[in-house]
Amino acid sequence: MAKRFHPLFRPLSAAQEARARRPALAGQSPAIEAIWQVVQRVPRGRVATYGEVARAAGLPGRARLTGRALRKVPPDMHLPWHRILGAGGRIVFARQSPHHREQARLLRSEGVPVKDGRVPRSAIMTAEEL
DNA sequence: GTTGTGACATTAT
DNA sequence: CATAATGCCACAA
Repeated sequence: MAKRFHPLFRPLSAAQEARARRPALAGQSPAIEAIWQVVQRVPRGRVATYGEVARAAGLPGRARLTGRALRKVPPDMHLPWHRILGAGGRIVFARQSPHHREQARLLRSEGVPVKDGRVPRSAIMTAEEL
């Protein structure tokens, strides 16, 4: 017996189906998921830069995508977003912003000194270590 | 389709 | 130290 469809029915593309079937917590794209995985393995007491995270995820030159990926992290995912900094170990958020203060607070709570919105180079991980 | 923007980086000046 | 130019590309308007 052939299936019957409503006149307004339109089949979903493969991508749409995959997205619909997957729980909301899963990544929206392979690239985003790869980035999340890298971020997840930055240990307490250390940090990584947007660029290095991208590189370690197999996405050289895509630092901005790391930013996008972090912006999309569901709060209940418990990803150490605060361990990701701008080039040279600089907190990217504006000095007075709540985000900036929160990130600095979290880092210090893990033993990473933050002075003048920056962390020591010794705390920064390279793509190799990731 | 085009344009502007952005949790960025690198290189040059 | 600072600023600008350029590359990058997802996303929204």
